[in-house]
Amino acid sequence: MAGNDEAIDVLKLKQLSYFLTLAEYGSISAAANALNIAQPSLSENVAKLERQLDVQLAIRGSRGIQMTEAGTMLVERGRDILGSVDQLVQDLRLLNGEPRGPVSIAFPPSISMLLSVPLLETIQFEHPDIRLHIAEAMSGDILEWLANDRIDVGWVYEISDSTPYSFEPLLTEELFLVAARDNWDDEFGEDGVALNPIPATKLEELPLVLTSPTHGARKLQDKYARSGGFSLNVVATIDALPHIVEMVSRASGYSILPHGAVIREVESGVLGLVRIEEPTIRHTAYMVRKRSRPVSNASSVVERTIHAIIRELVDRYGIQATLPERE
Amino acid sequence: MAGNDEAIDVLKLKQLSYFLTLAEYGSISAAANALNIAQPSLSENVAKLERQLDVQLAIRGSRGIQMTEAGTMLVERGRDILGSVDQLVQDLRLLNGEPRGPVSIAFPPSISMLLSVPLLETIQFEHPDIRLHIAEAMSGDILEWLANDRIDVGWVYEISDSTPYSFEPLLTEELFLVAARDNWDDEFGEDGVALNPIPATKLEELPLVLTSPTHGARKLQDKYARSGGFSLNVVATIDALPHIVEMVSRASGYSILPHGAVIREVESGVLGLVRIEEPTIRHTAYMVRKRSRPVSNASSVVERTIHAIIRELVDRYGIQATLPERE
DNA sequence: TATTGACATAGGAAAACCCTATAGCAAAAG
DNA sequence: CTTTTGCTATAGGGTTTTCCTATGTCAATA
Repeated sequence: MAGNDEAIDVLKLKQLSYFLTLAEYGSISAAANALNIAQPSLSENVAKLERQLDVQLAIRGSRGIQMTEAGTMLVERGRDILGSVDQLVQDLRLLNGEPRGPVSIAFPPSISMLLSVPLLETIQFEHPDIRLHIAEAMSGDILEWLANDRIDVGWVYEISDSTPYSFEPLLTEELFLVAARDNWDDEFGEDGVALNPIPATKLEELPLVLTSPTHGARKLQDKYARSGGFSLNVVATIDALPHIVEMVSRASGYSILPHGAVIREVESGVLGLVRIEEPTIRHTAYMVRKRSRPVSNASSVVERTIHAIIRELVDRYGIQATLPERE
Repeated sequence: MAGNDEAIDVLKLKQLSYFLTLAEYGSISAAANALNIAQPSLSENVAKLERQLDVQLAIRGSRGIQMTEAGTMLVERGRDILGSVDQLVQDLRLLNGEPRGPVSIAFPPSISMLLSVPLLETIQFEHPDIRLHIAEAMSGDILEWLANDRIDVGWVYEISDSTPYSFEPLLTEELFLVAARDNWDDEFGEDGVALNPIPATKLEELPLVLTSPTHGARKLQDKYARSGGFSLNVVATIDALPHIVEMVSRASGYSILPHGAVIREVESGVLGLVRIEEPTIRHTAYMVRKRSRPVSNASSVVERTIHAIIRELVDRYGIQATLPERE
């Protein structure tokens, strides 16, 4: 470490660049002129470089300078170093252009339902150079994929052992009781929500079709039931959202889902939402990245696009969700 | 040029080094602590780097930072660059040690006569790691060897087209008429010089043994004769100093030489020197290097050693020569 | 001998750098 | 749900570095 720390103080790129010019012009005055600096500056610069390196680099005579062995070595290897730096800077600048390249992401089903199509369409239209791959899975699987570097970003409802990950909340959704409209004795408003909410304990009486307890959403539901002092009457567990939706539509049961998961069915009037109170159930989706995996510009763009889409869904379609303040 | 000039302002080694530490510690505070600088300094530094490169390098969160793609590229390639710089500085420092390696030099015969043996002995004793190779040739050949990079340094009596060479005067010698003592009608002093000088025109009467006109010394002699309005009575030309000395010693003629060329014979009493006046003839030996050839530390040492030896010869043995002021 | 061309030195102005203090903000803890 | 903690950003000021102009010195040349 000491060596390294010392080197950067002892040989600055500017000094090196000055010295290369000096080698090229063979005289301090001429080089200073070419560099648009005053001759004494360059003179002092070279002297300082020699002091720091503890080596004579050039022999000053009354007709310009002559390189020493050390000076020649500095010039030849210094040229390579400056070339590398230059190339690196250029390459870094290139990363700033149109976002491009592959981005792999994964959603839990309820979010995928909401986002996948508009996201793919938006990205394809606005950033055609991004190749977006979307996968759908439960939170646990998504975390595993993140760990294995199979995806760049994931969205999940729960996260454990957060150390190797960076994450931030995406949106908080309220969970509703979902019912076929003709299987529920209440009026539904414009937004598809029943006029009268039910207390959480009422859930005990209803036959529920939920996911298996391996899903994050189900874990949350169980936890709320426990803390509310009642139990859930689960008549079926299905780990595929469309099937749950179908079961509920056929009036074969009820489910507990966020608005986004059944947005189309609510809009078409097949299903209705019933607000649950005492307590209201909410869950939060988080965006998760593996800390050790660099964030590509393209994946940042995808992330921002998702935020925009969510905002739009909330604003335009009245999705019952809240999202944190954004830039 | 613009790219290069820009790069060195945009990515300084210190910034790069800071950023590598940041990547290692994963948090600005921790890295700043490790670097023994204040957190705001590092914060500002990274921000400045991003501004200059026009690329986001790290995403700041409330639990440290996460690298972007650009940041990762900067770290990986920056590590190599810093390694090269470090290695270069180390290698340059090594050049500062005991001078070592091969040094090839060449003298004209009269100087070689004077210097070769003491120089070899001194170098061998004081700098055993220098491998000194001495060649002996006429000025013209020495210049050609310099041009062909066959030697590091040469000493010559004349130089034409000085542009590609750097040179400096070594010593100015007075040229004497050299005679066998018993072939000259005068007394000789302690220093081997005849008590009575002769005017230059007297040379017309004497049978001279000189070098051929290809030698720098001979050219000088001819030039002096011409400018003095007399001609030289050259009875023999020999391009080997020992043979000239032998001819003179045998009283087969006279020659015109510097003291150094016949120092041993003068000391032993075989030959004597006669000072020439109106005008006195002098010539100057120059050290010459090819400008494009780097000066090794070892060759500088050899050069300094030669200066020291000459000084000693002048001081101790009364060589008739003057030399420029030195450090 | 005087002049020219080249590098070195001196002193001061401008810029860069780093520090302390403070604010903002999000995650964690009570 | 509020408080605390941990991390980064901003502001202002002092110190060091950098660069400039003016001047000195020295050697090569005319």
